[in-house]
Amino acid sequence: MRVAVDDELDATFMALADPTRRAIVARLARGDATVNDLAVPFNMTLPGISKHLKVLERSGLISRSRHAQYRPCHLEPAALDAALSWIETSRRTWTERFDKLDAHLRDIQQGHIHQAAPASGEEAADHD
Amino acid sequence: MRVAVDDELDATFMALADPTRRAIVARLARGDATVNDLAVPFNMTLPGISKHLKVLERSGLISRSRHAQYRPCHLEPAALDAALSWIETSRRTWTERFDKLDAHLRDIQQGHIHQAAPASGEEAADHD
DNA sequence: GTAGTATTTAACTTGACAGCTAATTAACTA
DNA sequence: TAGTTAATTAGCTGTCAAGTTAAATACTAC
Repeated sequence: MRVAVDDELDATFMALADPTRRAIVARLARGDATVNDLAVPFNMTLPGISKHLKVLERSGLISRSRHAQYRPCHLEPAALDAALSWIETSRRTWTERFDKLDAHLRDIQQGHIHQAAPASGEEAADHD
Repeated sequence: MRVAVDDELDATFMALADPTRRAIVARLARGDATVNDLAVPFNMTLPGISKHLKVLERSGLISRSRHAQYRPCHLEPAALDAALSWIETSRRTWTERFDKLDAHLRDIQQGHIHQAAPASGEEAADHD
């Protein structure tokens, strides 16, 4: 058993942390491209781009094939999906937390409004 | 106007590239916590955690307030959303590309059946 | 074979980051 | 006042990533 999904997410997020690599990913989303194609928009040497591609490949964000002397890159959406899922999970947890709080507050207001109905101090103040 | 959105995404993805920091984010999605709270599950010194929190704060993923000597951390979903959006955009571009290709292939099949229909050719390709 | 194109590897510099320990600031408590 | 808890800063180290140039590899074409 490997060290789990963690390492893949590490590599994926790390790969996406560089603007050049994000631009490459965005470019590859539109279609496959060779290293030279990818290098054009960037003010960087070819070995530099090659290194970035290696990082992207290691993270699973792209894969590469071979056509003659070209090594075209193509995007692998699965890695993108994994990163997406991770963020969505935390995001949803956060939202649900507030949904629950809202429901709780509504409950208090509707259920106990005619009960004691303290004269004025009905606050949402929540604890710690 | 130099500091584009890029830098924020750099910082956000970089912050998410560390498993400890992702765990912290996941923990904070469930509710605010102090530094000591956050440190418990990790086999790491307090200054270590403090550094991670600084990285998260710089990226905008969390913010901090002050209660007496405590400095509780809160998740800031906006940074999470920005990262989410970026990935979704590339993901959607990728999907649309295949939707268009599929439509094109259907078109070809219906109009020109006599042509060879590529099995599952995923080429897009402007080379050769 | 030689030449040319596409891409990678090697070797190196620079700078940032993760982790530690020790010392320090900030706020509360007795 | 001193003492305690919460958290940070300072200083150090080892590691690793980003970029470079120069040389090597993998093909195509003559």
